[in-house]
Amino acid sequence: MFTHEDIWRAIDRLAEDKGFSASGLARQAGLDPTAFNRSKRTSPNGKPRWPSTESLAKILSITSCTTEEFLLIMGQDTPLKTRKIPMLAYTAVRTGRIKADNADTFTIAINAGQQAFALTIEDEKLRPLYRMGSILVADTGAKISSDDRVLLFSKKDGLKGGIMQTTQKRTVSILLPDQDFREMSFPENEIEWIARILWASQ
Amino acid sequence: MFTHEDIWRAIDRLAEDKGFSASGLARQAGLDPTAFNRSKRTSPNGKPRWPSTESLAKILSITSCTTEEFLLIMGQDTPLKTRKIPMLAYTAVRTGRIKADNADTFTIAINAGQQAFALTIEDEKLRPLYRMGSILVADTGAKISSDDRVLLFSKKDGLKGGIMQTTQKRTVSILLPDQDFREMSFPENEIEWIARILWASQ
DNA sequence: ATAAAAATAGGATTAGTTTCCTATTTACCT
DNA sequence: AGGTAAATAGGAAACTAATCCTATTTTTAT
Repeated sequence: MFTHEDIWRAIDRLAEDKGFSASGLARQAGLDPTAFNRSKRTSPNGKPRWPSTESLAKILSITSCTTEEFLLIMGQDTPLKTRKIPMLAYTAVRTGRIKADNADTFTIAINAGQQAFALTIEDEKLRPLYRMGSILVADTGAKISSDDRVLLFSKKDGLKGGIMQTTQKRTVSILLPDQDFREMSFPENEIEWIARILWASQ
Repeated sequence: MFTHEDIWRAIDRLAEDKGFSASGLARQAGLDPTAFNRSKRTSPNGKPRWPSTESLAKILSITSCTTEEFLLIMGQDTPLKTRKIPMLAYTAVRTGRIKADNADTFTIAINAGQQAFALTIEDEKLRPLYRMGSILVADTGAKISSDDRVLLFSKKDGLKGGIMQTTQKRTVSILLPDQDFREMSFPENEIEWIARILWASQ
């Protein structure tokens, strides 16, 4: 929850961040320039004045500040870490398509890069690591090391998933879970994309 | 930024989550029971009514709802809750201890029961399903079906993890990942606890 | 250094939210 | 089915935030 001071602090910080005084911020938002005067934050009888939600909405709107950012400015201890990533159709991913246009979203609470996506497995090709129905969170922008679990799309072989092996000069090798973890190599120039799997539902 | 509707929606959801009507929530917060009446959310001339920040602070306080949670409720059609669960020491879990006293916490954004906990794997006994360093989110209160991934503690055999098989009358059988997924059975009366693995980091 | 603009303090007025009150409807319990 | 409690609608009164206005102080630009 928040206090009266929290809100006023956030207003002051937002104004400062945007290069305004509190007075200037109010003016920008179409409010009276005296609206956020320090002198008016407590009434003559000592009771705190709470700025209205409508006024807050107005300043957030004109500064293009999200509510989340406003909370962060407000001084909350734990920054909000949830995020929406695209939930891609498995049928698309299986044929190599990982563009997120018009995708559903999936909310995560982990650190993931801008190229993170989620998908729901619809076959048993990744068993025993992942079963049908499992949700994977993967990121094509993530750094990949040996022993990481990855999805990759090869022009020649299609979608593959498994455990990364040490990469040779121009090939990528992974252990395939559905083939007793035997190693398979892919020439680099056949690989359209490779994504590290960050989390998996069970 | 937020809209008038967003706020009212959040108030309604918060009330519902806590088992109150909007009227009941207002009453709990020391406000008038009519404060959040639907009939009063738009004025007779059609202008939206914005609930005051003071009223909001009161309901957040009485419900112990964080601003973060309120934001989540506000911004989404389906409420998503982050939650902290105990992060247990692997050394404790390995010897069967899953009491959460004084444990560190781990924030999740998934549905999990009250008995959910997290742990970080510190050996290779669950390979290839899970490797050292992976975080597992598991729940001793979760319903378990065949093919689910589980952790169990047997008095005789200690901590085991693997894939649930069809349960026989008084035994529990799982496939052990570190033994080529061979099946191992445990008499029920030897099992102290069994937790379904919900999510795993990779 | 000077003038103009912006910011700030403070009082009065206006507008909007909350509270109080009453009546009706709905939900719950026996 | 009936009675009670809770929820909801709606109007009036009370309270409080926003706006308007004026004066003073501070900042900015030349």
